[in-house]
Amino acid sequence: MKSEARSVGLPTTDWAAHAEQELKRAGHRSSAPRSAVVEVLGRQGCVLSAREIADELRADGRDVGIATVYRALELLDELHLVQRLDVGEGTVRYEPAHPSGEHHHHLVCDSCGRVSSFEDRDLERAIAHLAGRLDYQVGGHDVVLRGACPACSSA
Amino acid sequence: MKSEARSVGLPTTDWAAHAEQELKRAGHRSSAPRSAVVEVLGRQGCVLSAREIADELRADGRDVGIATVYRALELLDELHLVQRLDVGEGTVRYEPAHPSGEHHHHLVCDSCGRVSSFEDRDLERAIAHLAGRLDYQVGGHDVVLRGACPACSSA
DNA sequence: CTATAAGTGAGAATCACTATCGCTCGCGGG
DNA sequence: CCCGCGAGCGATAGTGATTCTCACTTATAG
Ligand SMILES: [Mn+2]
Ligand SMILES: [Mn+2]
Ligand SMILES: [Zn+2]
Ligand SMILES: [Zn+2]
Repeated sequence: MKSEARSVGLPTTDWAAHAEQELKRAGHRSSAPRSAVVEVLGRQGCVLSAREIADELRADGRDVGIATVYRALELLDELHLVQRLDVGEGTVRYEPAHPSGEHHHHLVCDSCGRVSSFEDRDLERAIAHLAGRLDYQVGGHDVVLRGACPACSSA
Repeated sequence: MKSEARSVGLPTTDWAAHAEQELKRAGHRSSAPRSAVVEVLGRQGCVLSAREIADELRADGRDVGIATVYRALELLDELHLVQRLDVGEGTVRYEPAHPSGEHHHHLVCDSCGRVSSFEDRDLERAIAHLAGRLDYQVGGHDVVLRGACPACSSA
């Protein structure tokens, strides 16, 4: 453990390396386009759509076909390396899923659509407890709070 | 106030009447197609997609244009008479939202896609508490648990 | 180095949903 | 009860995200 100079938070930078490793472990070839998608996801840390990733890459001079972006995201999702978030505005978004299980949930503003995030240990505990009591093999969960963001509610 | 003969539970049957009332209160005309949509939603009680509603009506001999179904759902959503649920499979689903605030959340099976539901007071309490602490005007929430349903996990 | 199949990407196809627009009809005023 | 008008309807065209196709490229096992 050397350069863990980051503060308390999430190992954002390491996620990309972890993802590449898992892709290889799962028997997938390495390719520049897919790696570029992984890199952009890792840099951002929170939700990004396929189009946003493609645009980011284009701005970077590394054009990647949109179909390839979708395929990379689908694969990453299958390997549980990303978390899908669908807030119902027609476009799905993805963010890195850390192997530690560390994660956050989202707040969506009903007026401006902006997405922010929060973490809450009590909420996680309630979900874990609940999941244990259900007749269901619970593997994951999504929580989305909706309302008005500070900017919109003060307006 | 006369026939409020409901028991403790969810006023599933009454919801349709309540919705009609709210629609009128909000200044909307009454029409057979829209009422038919409301009636189907009220009969079902849990999540239905626009297509499912249209199919149900067609089977019933009461054809309603798909555009009308979407419009009715949009309106009901604006009036907070239905709850939208988007589990990310490309189609949005709706279910009656009871004025009491009584509600449930959903379990989605990753293999068969089936949707079931649960209620949990502790979870609601955790969310309420959390919402109070956030710098955000929280108006609602969605919780989706994902995993394998009993049928799929035993297979 | 080569053969082979994974991966890519341009473009077509899907599919849920929205916008259009001429027609219908609920309903308030007379 | 009758009218007129705008809310509501529905067939259909349009939109935008995502998926499919297929010929081409390239990582990589042997
Ligand atoms: Mn959580
Ligand atoms: Mn709840
Ligand atoms: Zn906002
Ligand atoms: Zn199942």
